[in-house]
Amino acid sequence: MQDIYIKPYNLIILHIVSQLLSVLLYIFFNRQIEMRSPSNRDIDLGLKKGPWTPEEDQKLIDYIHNHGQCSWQLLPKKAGLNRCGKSCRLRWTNYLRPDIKRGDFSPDEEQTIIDLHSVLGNKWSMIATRLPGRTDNEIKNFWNTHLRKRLLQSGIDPKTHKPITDFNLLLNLPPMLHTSNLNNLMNNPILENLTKIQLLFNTLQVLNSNSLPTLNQIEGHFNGILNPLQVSSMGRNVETIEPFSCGYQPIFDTFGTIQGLSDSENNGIISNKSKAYKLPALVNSTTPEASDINSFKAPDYNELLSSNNYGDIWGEIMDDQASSSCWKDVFNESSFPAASSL
DNA sequence: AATCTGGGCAACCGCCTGTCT
DNA sequence: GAGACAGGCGGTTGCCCAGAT
Repeated sequence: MQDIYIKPYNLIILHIVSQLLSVLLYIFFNRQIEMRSPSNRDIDLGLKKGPWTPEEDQKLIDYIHNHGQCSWQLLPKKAGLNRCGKSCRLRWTNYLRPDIKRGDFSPDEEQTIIDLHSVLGNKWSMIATRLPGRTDNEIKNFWNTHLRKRLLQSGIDPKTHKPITDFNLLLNLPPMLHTSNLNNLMNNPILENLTKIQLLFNTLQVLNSNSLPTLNQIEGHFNGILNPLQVSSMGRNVETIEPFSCGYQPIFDTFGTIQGLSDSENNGIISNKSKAYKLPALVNSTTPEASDINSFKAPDYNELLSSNNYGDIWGEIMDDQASSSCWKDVFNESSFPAASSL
């Protein structure tokens, strides 16, 4: 039997190669782990995900205090953390960093965010550079949960920072409509067109009766025409209230054009916390079934209301294809002159 | 008191971009 | 120029909690 003999220098080379291989494998293995986001495989490998414990936070803080921010991919192992490098970086930059400012946003900060967002859009990291101590994640969350809604309630489109031009968006405003926002709403071009249509409607009344319509006459017409108001409480228990019977009365000028919404009961607040007031939609007063009320939506009036002059509006209103237009029915069913005679 | 619902927010996910080799 | 890597970014998810029912 022949003995296997390996020369000493071959053993040395073998040792060096094996050491190099193990180092390369170590580096490769760690990079593969920390490059990726946490996944099922990471859980299989014992890498934790989910909320950080105070102990983990302390380990991360201690390590960075003692060693500074080195490579995130190597940090978890060195710091004794069962996390991926990415998770550590996010935890540090979004929460543990000592220069992070906690607490509510100041009015100045809010205004800065709104101003910058109008210029930069959803570039949260760029916005964050202008707000020391605030992270992009924090600003993004604050925008999505507070500022965006506030702009909507003011009749401002949070994407364009201009008055809302999407009529359906306008009709689906969130609750808490406040009189302080009414000016914005009433200056909205969509509502301008709405009032133009109303003006046209009332002009026809004048043509028909040779006299200005009384407020009662207008209300009489609108009660049969307008969609019932849908009043909800925290998005639940939607109830139907007929227009003009909910305590919040539209204010008409002498031509019957809606100028605003009056409220004598709630100290200027159009809707209290549990009530949502929706501007009446120009649709037939077909009250949806109770079971359908949540899914009930006004037709798309963007196109109809995008017209800028009475002629266009008139054309849309009287278009045979515009079957959803309530005005056609109004004129057909009322004693108003036929469209062809105008 | 129990349950339901929605808001707030930390954390995750996956894509993108800049840098290096 | 191409490919790989490291970190950044924005959108989304899921958990927790408070308030409503």
